[in-house]
Amino acid sequence: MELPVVNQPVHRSGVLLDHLSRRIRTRSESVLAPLGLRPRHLVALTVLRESGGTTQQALSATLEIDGTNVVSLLNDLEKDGLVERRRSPEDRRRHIVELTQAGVERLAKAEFALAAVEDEVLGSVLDEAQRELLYSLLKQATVGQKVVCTND
Amino acid sequence: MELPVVNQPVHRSGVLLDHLSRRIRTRSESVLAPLGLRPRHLVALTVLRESGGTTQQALSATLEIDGTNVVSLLNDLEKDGLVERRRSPEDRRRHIVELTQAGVERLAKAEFALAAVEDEVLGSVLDEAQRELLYSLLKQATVGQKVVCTND
DNA sequence: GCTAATCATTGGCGAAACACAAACGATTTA
DNA sequence: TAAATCGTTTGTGTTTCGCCAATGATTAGC
Repeated sequence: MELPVVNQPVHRSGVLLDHLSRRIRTRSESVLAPLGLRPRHLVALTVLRESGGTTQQALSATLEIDGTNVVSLLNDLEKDGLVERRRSPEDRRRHIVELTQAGVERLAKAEFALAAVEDEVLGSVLDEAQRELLYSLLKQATVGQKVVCTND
Repeated sequence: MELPVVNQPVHRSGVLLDHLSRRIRTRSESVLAPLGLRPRHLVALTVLRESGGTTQQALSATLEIDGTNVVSLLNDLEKDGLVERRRSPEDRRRHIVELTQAGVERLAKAEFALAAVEDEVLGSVLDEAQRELLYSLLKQATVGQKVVCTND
């Protein structure tokens, strides 16, 4: 109503974010289980699709997951043939992780299944425009993250 | 740009939601630890403040957490004097859980601490208006949830 | 060439989330 | 008074996950 004078957001989203994402995540687990995936895998697959191939180290930084856990995560995915580890030609210590064709397809299949979950949770409380808006905000919030390039 | 003709959101937020909330949650844990709280506690305290007192059963439904786990959650909070369990005058088998004054204060203190976390994660990628917008969307998405009243 | 640093990997530890089963205690009903 | 109901409590077990240490392979510095 009145012009806000504050230059700081009054409301904090952290708790709501936690609550809402948990509601979606628990439902997602049920839906993803038949596909042999867990929510965590989905995030990794999504990042890999968008990046088009990164080192595990970069993946660890992006996901903010400990390197050792990234290994087991990728082991799961590679065991199913969804990702592929290649040695980097530049530095043969590194692995370059990439989605396989099967990975692309499985991801698409998972997203299709997850759409139903999201419709169930958000469908009755947000209209399409709001959901698109939410997506764009989240996208901006996650993509815009400062990836601290290792400058030594 | 063009008018969208679809009546279904093209983009799904689930994965982004998962990713972002995780980034905030891990940082929150560090910040909340000195206060003797975990993210889970914060969600419960927030719900209790807004509802102004509910039964554990209702809390269980809202948080979508198993009733038995709500107990231990409340035990933690009550041990610190943050919440209070009263017998319901209507049905003396029930407990009505309410925030204490100490609970209100601790929650405020926690929110203050969490604000710094949220600023760190969102501050550089979303402006104030966008953060408020995100909040309102999340608020609507969580508050609007269907609370299935037990009608037998 | 030799030593140190880097990257991926493995295994183990501990904390936490969570679901489930069973018991308990107070209260209501027959 | 006995039985049934309801919320709560206790306890157990599984799974997830972050962290630490050690190993092997590779690269970089001296």
